[in-house]
Amino acid sequence: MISHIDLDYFYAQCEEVRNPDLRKRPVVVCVYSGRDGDSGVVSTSNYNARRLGVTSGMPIKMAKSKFTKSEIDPVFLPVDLDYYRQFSTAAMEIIQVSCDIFEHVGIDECYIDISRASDSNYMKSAAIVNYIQNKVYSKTNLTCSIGVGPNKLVAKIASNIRKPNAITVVNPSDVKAFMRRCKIEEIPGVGPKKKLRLEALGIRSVKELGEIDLFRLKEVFGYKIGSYLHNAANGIDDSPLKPNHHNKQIGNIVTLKHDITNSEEASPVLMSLCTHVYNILIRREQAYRTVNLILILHNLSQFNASRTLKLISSSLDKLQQIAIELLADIIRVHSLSFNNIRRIGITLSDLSGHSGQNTITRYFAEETKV
DNA sequence: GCCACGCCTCGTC
DNA sequence: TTACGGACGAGGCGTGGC
Repeated sequence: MISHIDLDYFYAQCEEVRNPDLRKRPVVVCVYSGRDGDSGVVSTSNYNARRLGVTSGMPIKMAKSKFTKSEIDPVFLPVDLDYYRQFSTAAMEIIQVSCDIFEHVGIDECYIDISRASDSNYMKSAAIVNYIQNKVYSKTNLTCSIGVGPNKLVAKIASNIRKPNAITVVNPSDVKAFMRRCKIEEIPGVGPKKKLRLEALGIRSVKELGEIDLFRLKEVFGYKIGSYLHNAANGIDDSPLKPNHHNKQIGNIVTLKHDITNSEEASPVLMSLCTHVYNILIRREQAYRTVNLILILHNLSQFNASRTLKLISSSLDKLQQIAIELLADIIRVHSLSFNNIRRIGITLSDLSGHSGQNTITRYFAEETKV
């Protein structure tokens, strides 16, 4: 029996705890790009803001326009990740001691296995998660929404079905009916693009998704996603909880103050991105093997290029050199000019240094041998 | 024909 | 009318070795 715990409207709720006077007002937490005053997007908002149509990912200017005809005085705040992380750590520590297996997913959510604590009794499970919910609130002043189900998929959808500060328990015997009531986009992994592709197949409901020929789904979405979608429509999911989660990537993407117009302007930005991710890499005692460069142009079109090394590396020089080569690759392959580059990002992956893998020390020993 | 790998796109929060 | 971040994970697809 799995439970999914989601801290409600997390960033905005942290801001409400910091300043309780905000609770009555719409609170919109934003990522400001620094381009001009209101360039950027909404990260999270509280329910007062959501009721007026503010959603995550919405441009800040659009969010502000939602209040122009209203008497209500909204609060727009920049994200303060370090502050939110303290709440996340505190809440996760409380949850972790209440269960056997714990999987931390992102800053504001986690899965726990409560089979043993509840003796696999669904009536009992509600009392257990209610206890956790109260304990998190008493220690952090944060509310959370909790779903319980026979697997991660159902638990996650359940935690999202009623919010905030709610508990939704789905008994195994109710899973099929529960899934049939869901919207297709409530299935994790189904975003706007997959929704459109499903609609093109004539699938608009979870019921229709569950009934379509599995081979057709695999043909269109590939083996794994096809199987996943088919199972998900029927509430089937056998993915295990993954404790000891380690980051698999280290990335940094920035929006430039002004669109770049030539390669000379791109170079210092790239160097700075490389240094940033490199510092994190070294702090985590890791090394990289793959470097990915992402370019986003003024019209928001996106281009990627990546390179995987024969050997893992911990060299900043090599990273910077690859970044410059990847930038040149993208420009050449897509026949772009340096005009209109709005955002640039670097991501390191194929990281080593976790337990069971090469440590950076061992890597240095290996590299000197070569 | 299978598999591993490298590259890229799509998804979530 | 328009507006537009950042960090991360998963998996599809093409390719090349066997």
